[in-house]
Amino acid sequence: MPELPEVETTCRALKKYVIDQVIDHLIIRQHSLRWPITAGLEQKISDQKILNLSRRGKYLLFQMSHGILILHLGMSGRLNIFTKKTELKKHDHVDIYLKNGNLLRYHDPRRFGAILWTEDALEQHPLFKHLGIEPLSKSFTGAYLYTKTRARSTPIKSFLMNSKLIVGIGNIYAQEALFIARIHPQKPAKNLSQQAANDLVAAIKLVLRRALKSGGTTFRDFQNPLGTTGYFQNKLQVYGRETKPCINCNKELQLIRMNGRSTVFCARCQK
DNA sequence: ACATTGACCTGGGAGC
DNA sequence: TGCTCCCAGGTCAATG
Repeated sequence: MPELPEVETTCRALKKYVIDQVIDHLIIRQHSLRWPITAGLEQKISDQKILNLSRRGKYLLFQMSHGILILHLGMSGRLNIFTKKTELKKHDHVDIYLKNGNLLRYHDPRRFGAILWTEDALEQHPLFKHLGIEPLSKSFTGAYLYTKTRARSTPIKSFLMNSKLIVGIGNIYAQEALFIARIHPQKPAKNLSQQAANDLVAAIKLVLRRALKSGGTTFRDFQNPLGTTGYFQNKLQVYGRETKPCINCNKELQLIRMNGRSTVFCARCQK
């Protein structure tokens, strides 16, 4: 379920527990995630040191001595760090034991996540070579968005959620950003004015930073690796608020479906 | 090249 | 209680 703020929250919380630690061994109970876990991962990864942990889009990247462990949380994935023996729960698919005795445990009921190993440069990796821009990066500007949207007739919400164009924005934050920028989710991307593009980029950065500050959004079971939940769900302005009044104008918010995803917006405020 | 749809999986809630 | 249906924070592959 995680979007950029939840993945980044996970990444930040994990860093101090994993960087410079050495893998002792892996236990894989379920190989079948979105793709099968890379064959022989247990042997490949044992005794390797975790040199760094970073995020690209919604992927977590464990930079090891001789390769990179790529981990995606999918819709329902979670990574927990445990410093003492912890009871095994249903859907605890992978345990990564560190030499210091701590345990990094991957839990994912829907199994849409991924755990892959690569020894190649990420720029050439099929999952990474076509990824779009990081929305919190300096180079993501109104001018950039305006240029990129010119040839696109797709609705702006679909544009925002297309990871080949922009990474990290999913169904929650796309709706929130469009509401803040007062842009209709079905507006063709190419019809955005330069001003609207500026506003939208500002709104995206604002909502992602706010969510990050709140430790992400928790609906069912997102939690950071220490087991605490985010609280941005209390600050959502449109997501999940269909039939409730718009916080700007009081008109009832509207629910539509776009590409099979629920989309809530204010028909009066968002043009 | 771009846009849209189906598929992958489990669990929880609504409605009967 | 229990069944069925629908929905859920993602994204790749296949299809027009």
